[in-house]
Amino acid sequence: MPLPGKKRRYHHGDLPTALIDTAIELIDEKGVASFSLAEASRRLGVTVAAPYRHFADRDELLAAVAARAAREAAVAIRAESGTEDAPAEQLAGLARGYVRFAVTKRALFQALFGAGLDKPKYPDLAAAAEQVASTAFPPAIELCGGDKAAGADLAMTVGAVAHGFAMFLLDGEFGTGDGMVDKVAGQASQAVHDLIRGRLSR
Amino acid sequence: MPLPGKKRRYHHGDLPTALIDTAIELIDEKGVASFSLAEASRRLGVTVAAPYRHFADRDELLAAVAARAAREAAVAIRAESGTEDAPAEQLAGLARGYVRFAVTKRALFQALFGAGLDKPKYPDLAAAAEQVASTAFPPAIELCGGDKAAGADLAMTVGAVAHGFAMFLLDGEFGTGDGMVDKVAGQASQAVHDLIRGRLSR
DNA sequence: GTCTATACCCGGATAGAC
DNA sequence: GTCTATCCGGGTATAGAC
Repeated sequence: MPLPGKKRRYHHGDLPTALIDTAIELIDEKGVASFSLAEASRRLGVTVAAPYRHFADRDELLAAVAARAAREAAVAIRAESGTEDAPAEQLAGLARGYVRFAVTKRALFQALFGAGLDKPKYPDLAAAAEQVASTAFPPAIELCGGDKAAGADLAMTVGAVAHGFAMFLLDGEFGTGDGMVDKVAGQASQAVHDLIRGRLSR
Repeated sequence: MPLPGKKRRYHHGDLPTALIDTAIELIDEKGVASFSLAEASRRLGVTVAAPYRHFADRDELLAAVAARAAREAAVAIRAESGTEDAPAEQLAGLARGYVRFAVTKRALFQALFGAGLDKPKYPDLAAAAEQVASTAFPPAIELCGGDKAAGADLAMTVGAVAHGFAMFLLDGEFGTGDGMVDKVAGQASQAVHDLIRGRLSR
């Protein structure tokens, strides 16, 4: 019976999940680039051969991490955009949630965009990523008066804006103050508002 | 006397520059992550020890590549935004130029943003990056009626928008069609226009 | 300024025992 | 499902000769 508050290590119960958890820890500590199966194995107290029973190779484990990332991102984003009623507010909330997710779940975000994965190769990942994208489409299409092509264009634009702010923030381009995350998340949300207002008045 | 059209290899003339050129080739071929001094040395026909006379380590060479990237980016962006007269057009041109640069000079762009460099550690790089940023400020401040804080905010927003489109495009999120580059560059430029119009009508 | 040689460390991945 | 053992390849970085 594991003590509460004591981080539980691998108990020969579920190595795949333990590997994913450990991968996230390691990515948090040293970045995706230097993540290795060997180090994850060491930290879990299993040998380097063990992971290969569950994942074909390093990339397949990273893809599993990325898939979890996409699922969590979808949840986090919906939590910030789903409470809104107006479609413009939903898209602005999406951008805010996206930026916050990138920073608070740095490792997951890195697995999603910094691992150099060939996404089409991993169906689970592709499907999970689709869920994120699909959050943006309905409100975007609504704002475009039902025009699906224009809505898709707007949705991608909002995604790009959110992504740009998130990347700049992670990269330190905004500096590293304490309230910086909220400030930039607000900036992203404001940018989406401006963008929509400007677009509708074209 | 090197034949015209025949790519010149290293002639014991300028190893530092030759290393930078070769690094760019290699990054183009396999990405920054897998770039190594060893392979660059091999390709140039020098031993692995030679580069260490000129660069302290791998990161210092990558920083030199990144610094060149920033200088070239500043030139490329000015070429697309400097011909315009209206500040809004200048910022839209900047976004278009940024996206085009990211794709046409993929390796340089990767050195700038994908190498995980501690930018403050490399003064040349920081200075060159500053030049890029400084392109956006004057028109942004002008659009904000001289308000420097608001101008800085707008400039960063435009940069983030351009960056987001560029990253999504490189990542394949827009698909990989032939006219995709121009299409997305146009989308980025349009987004900046919309953003500015919306912002001014707040 | 470059080479030879080398020490060192690390990761990926597999075969075969248990 | 995990371990032991091992092979293989690769990169970083240095010392010392030329």
